[in-house]
Amino acid sequence: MRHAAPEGGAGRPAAARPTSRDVARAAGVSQAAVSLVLGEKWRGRVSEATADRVRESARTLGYRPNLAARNLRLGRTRTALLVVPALTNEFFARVYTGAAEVAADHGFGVVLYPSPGGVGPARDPFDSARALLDGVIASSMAAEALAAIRGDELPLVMLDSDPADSRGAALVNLGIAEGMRQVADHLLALGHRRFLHLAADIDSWTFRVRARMLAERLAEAGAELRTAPTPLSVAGAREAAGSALGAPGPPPTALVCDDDLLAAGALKAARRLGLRVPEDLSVTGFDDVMLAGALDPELTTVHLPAEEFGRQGMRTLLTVLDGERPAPLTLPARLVVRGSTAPPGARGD
Amino acid sequence: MRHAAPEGGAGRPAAARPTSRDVARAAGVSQAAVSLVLGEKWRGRVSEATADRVRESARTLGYRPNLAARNLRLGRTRTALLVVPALTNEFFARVYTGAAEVAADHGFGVVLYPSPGGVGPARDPFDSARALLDGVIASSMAAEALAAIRGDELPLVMLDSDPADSRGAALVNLGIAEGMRQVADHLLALGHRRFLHLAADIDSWTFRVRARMLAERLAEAGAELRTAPTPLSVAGAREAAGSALGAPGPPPTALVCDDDLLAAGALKAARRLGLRVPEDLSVTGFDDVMLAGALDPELTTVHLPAEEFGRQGMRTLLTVLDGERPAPLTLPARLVVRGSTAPPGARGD
DNA sequence: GTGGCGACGTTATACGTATTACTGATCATC
DNA sequence: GATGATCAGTAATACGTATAACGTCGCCAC
Repeated sequence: MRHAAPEGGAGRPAAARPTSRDVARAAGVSQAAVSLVLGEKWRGRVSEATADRVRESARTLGYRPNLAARNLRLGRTRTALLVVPALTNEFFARVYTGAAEVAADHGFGVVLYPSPGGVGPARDPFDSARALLDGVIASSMAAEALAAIRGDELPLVMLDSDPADSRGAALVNLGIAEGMRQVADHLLALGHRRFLHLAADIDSWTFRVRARMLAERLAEAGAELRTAPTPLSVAGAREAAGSALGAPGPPPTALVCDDDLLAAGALKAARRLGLRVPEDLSVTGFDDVMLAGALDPELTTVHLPAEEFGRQGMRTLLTVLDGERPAPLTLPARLVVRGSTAPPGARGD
Repeated sequence: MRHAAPEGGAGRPAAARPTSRDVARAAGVSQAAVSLVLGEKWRGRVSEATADRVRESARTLGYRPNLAARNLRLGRTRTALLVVPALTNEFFARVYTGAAEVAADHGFGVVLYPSPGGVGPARDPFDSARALLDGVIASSMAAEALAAIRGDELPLVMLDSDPADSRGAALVNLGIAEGMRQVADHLLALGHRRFLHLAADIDSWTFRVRARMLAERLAEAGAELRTAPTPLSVAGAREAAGSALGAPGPPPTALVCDDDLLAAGALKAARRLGLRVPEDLSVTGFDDVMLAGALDPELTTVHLPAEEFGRQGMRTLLTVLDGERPAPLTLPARLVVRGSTAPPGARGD
């Protein structure tokens, strides 16, 4: 038996959010009718006139459907999770922006993980958020979260990841290998023979691909390659580049960096050593973030279509949610030649 | 009357998410008991032994509460909205990171607005998200959204905003004025007398404060000040700085920029004009983002505690949600002197 | 023995929505 | 004028949770 009805009409709170029932009352119809009309499911079930009355009432009352109730009823939330290493990395901020744009076009929201920096041992924000997700888009640099996700069998789109790891997940990739090939060919064409690779010390597919392609291409051309691992920061790169450039033996004439940030550090190291860029040393970056254009000289770098990458990731997730199986996709990366590369100059061997 | 029960036990889907009722069944208690135990509300209402049994069942079943149901029941969502102009601006990415960190500590999530770039006329993602928010943190540079928010009477924390505009909203500010004062004093102490202000052409409180404080301080010191408005981008700043520096009359010896991005553009413009920084021209930035340390010379700039700003914003919102009225707060900004400023040199008057 | 009181739970809701099954009409058709 | 068929809508759920209100048992005091 139901609880007794509250005292009729008394004590009604001043301005509580109106519900669909309030709209129904105002329009003189049932709550079901309101739901049908506002849900655009009334083709032959409600008259045009009544539908108009309902819409009118909804508007004047300022009705907003309660999403919690809707989510509960429908069992979906129109919310996707984007897993990225760090939002302070402009590249990922742009991926987010693209994903969120497409999401909004389809009434979806995008929520980020991790919120703080890394998967905390104590609390796991993803853990609690998981309950209200429809799907996940995960970058390869956040492999840690994948196990948990797979356990839940959530629809998953992987970004820039090893196809061998995808285990049935949808895939959107960037032409990283092709980009690095263009870097190598560009520098080789300029006449460089001694290379240094400033390599991010992160164990991630995307960086392994860069290293492999560079090594392969330079080996084919018979050029010399040394590698200096470095943390993914300007300061770390400056230090790593500084000691690598100061090492004994004939100095490299071209410095290939895994990321624009690293190239920025390399530029500083070069200047400290009295090397002019590009006359004495050519430097290349990767990603083509704002920084690449802010430096002097501007960086020759590989442009990655970050926003489009995010957009495509979200589109792919939507496809998966529609029950289709999207074909793997690769967005093109292309070399952008600017001022930080030139033929090996006076100082060259 | 209720619908007939579904055919007993048949057709049970393979691995549907377990509910609190499933846990209850497994532990041999009622659903209410599960809710009490897992909600830590069982002080004197459930025996220790039973509570253990419940927790055990929940664990083995891998139970996760359905957040949609919880949100519906409780009428809150533990979700806050952060309104920022653009996440690709590192400063705001860091504000987000800080806010999300504190939020996670309290079981809150943070969702961003705008998802795409700006408030679209057709669709308004905020509009739909509004229904499931507990509160809002809004930066001053996103004033457009405020009207909508105030209409809903959502708890609101304003970041870096004019106290006169706050109309009862809680406030967290940065010591922008103090930061700019330090810039002016630093350059005056170095001996500069002719200033150029590269000013963001955005009508926002934070930039008005900068302009006012700089003008005030320089006027007090009897120094000369010109202002060049510029779009908030490296390229825009390079152009604006280029023409301002090339203008007739005695050239400025100090260039004060509203943002590190603008300073980056200024550095490029200066180099193009053959001006050495800092010998011929001192340049200052604002924000102290990664870029400031990546440039050469490194920027003298005003450090803003971005993450702490976000953290404090979230803490303040939590306070408001607790029904308290937090005192307005101002986080300190401080000048960081690096390599882009020096006494006016050979070229000085 | 009965009234009372902790301790330990359970029963019965309500939250606001979307949707399925139903109900009266009205209308055309034979 | 009975028979469907179509239209226009309504009644009654269920989604999964949190919690207020209600037992029930054992035990003690009087």
